[in-house]
Amino acid sequence: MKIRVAIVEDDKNYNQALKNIIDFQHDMECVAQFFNGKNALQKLEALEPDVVLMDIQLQDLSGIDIVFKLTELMPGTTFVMCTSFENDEKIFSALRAGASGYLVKGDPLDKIIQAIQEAHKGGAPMSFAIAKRVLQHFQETKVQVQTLLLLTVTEKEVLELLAQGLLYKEIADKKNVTIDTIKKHIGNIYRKLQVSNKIEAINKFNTKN
Amino acid sequence: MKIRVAIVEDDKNYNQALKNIIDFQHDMECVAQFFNGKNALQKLEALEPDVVLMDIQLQDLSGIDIVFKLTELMPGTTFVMCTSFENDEKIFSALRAGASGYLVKGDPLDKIIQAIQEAHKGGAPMSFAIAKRVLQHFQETKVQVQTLLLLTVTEKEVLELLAQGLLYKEIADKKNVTIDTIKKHIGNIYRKLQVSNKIEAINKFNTKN
DNA sequence: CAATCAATTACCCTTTTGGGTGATATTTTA
DNA sequence: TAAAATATCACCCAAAAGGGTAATTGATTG
Repeated sequence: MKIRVAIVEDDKNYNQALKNIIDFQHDMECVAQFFNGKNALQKLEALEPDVVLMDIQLQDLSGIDIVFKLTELMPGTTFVMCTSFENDEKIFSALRAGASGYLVKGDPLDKIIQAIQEAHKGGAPMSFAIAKRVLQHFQETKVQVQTLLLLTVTEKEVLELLAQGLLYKEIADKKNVTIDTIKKHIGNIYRKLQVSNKIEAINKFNTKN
Repeated sequence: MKIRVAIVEDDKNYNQALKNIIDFQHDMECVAQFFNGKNALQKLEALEPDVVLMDIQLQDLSGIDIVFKLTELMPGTTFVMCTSFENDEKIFSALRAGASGYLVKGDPLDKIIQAIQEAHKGGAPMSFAIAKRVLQHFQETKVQVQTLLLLTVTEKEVLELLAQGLLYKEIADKKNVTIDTIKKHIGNIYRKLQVSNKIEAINKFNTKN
């Protein structure tokens, strides 16, 4: 069985180039070409393609919104964003919306063919440039991690529980100490992190992820 | 100039296999092999390798901790984790610690060679399996994003400010309404999100970022 | 050994938060 | 148009959080 691929891309030339290279492969075929978001949103579901190559910057709709809506309705279909370079927020929004892969248009066409195969196998093809952005997203939290080194083991445990939404009383019970002890720990945590309430402390603690 | 590669891996056979394949390449050489974490931590800095292939599960130290410490001291060196399959928390910890790439030992050796080249060029080589985990991490937040659709625009604004650590009073001032109005909004937010305090609400709100 | 740090408990006090009820004006929607 | 949702304000009350001070014990460290 050939991999059934649909293309959503409003640049006519690029769309056609993608179709040509896909149809040239022995293991995949292009079953639809869309040149705007509205058509794609209406007709993709019935087509049941295996993989959709989706541009983000369409004139009428955002490719991210389309993916967000369709991933609900089409669990058997894999969406790969294939777009010009975007800012980090766009990238992460697309990933959150349910895209399985993210390529940039600068990638050579054979990379895109490989990506379609990988996506269909359940992988997550990403351009190196995109993968790097994603990694940087994680590494930005490193600074915060270091400020946490100031805290003692007990304090970190308390902060962890606090971040889960537990009340002072609940933390005290869980650790079998009095609530005054917990208050003391939390006071010390606030002083060390230079904050004055739960939320600020947790914001320094979390960021992650 | 050849790419200077160091290996930190306590499986002697795998370590040697890596050295062999690296030395076989015309554009890279293996300048050091370490079989435990302690030695690596002491001697890597002076060696100034371009790329370090780092196992996570060493007997004596965690590869993650080593990377965390050395990325500070060695800004010119790129760290690529190369390890057996780990749980998500390990993967993200490694990325946060400053690793630029993450491979699994199951990858064919020529993938690892490619990864060294990519890492040295400033890219972020990741096994497809790892890239997929990273994507899933983003997609897990999709459900939470949807629960936020229950909230009105005003409520989302209030929740946003709440998440930044502002007090009721400060939010009221910023939006030029009374504190009672803010209390009302927050009560409605808690009811809709089925939570009973700030932290729980913010935890539902934050995961989307 | 003395000093420091960590963990623990206690008590005092104020501010903040959260829950309940009710009311009014505006906007949206069925 | 009538009903529902939204945004606004008010008052009451109890629980939770946060800041200050003080003291004891044990571990660590210079």
